[in-house]
Amino acid sequence: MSPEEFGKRMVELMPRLMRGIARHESNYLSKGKITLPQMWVLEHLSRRNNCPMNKLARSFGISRPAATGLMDRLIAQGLAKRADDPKDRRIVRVSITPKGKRIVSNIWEEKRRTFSAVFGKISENDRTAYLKILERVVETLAD
Amino acid sequence: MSPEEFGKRMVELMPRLMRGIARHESNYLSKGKITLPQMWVLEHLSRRNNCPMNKLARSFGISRPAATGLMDRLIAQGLAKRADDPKDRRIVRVSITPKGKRIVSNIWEEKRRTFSAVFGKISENDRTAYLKILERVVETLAD
DNA sequence: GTAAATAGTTAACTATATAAACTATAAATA
DNA sequence: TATTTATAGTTTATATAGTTAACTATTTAC
Repeated sequence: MSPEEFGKRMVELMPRLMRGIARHESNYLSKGKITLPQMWVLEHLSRRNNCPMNKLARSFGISRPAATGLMDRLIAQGLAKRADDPKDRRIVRVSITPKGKRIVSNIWEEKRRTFSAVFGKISENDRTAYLKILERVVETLAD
Repeated sequence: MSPEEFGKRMVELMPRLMRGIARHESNYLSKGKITLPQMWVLEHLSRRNNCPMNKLARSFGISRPAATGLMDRLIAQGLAKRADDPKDRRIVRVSITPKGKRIVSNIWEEKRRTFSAVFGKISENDRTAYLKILERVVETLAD
């Protein structure tokens, strides 16, 4: 199948897959505990801690004021904290708290369960083949 | 591979794929012409026209006031319009305009190009296999 | 024929985003 | 060294998108 034909059929398929996945949506999101952008930031901080605000904003492609507001709300919930950089006093570094880490690991667990459920209905061979191909695709993308 | 192991590896893979896809993001979104929710609603209306507000809100899992606001902004841009239902005068039906249709078809074309580009770097066999498996997954999901 | 349910909107609030203006600090340069 | 320029972060003002609660106008049910 040509890349063009493939693109055409993927555009039809993706919305249906997304809706299927959304039905297993995280309790943390659906119960209004935290929002999607807050979840993304927490996941980011759980991997790259002590992150300058500027870098955080660029990682998510948002403006610095937007990052300030997001962090304000995470900090108000006790999920993250600010710290001064002693080397460069302009910089504010943000990191995740233990409470934030607990939420991230719960959300990851829920996501794993979602993929297990959605892809659990096809054969083991199909799952393995699917993942192998997706890994090849991701490898062609610069990280 | 077990569904559990599969879930675990998908959770690691998806953010990288998403970032790769985001780099090809639509001009209509990145240039600030319309927003993501507006795009979703326009796509919906291009398939199911003359849609009651209530049904629209339920389709997207948002409240009715949120749907009212979304439609207000689409109508202000000339991309959609309201109409009374003569059978039931409580109902307001919304539909897409020719201008809205043009935007939707441009966005679809951009999405097709994105998938062509991202999956164009793997082999034709892999593309065909990938799509076949994804179709099996989607079939297990109620629409 | 009145009570209850449904459809849509408005109002008040929160979260997320933007751009512009501001403060503080560091780096570059005359 | 003194001054200009660049960088980091915040504040302010504005727009979009979502919520719940309260309201109007219909339709349906009893």
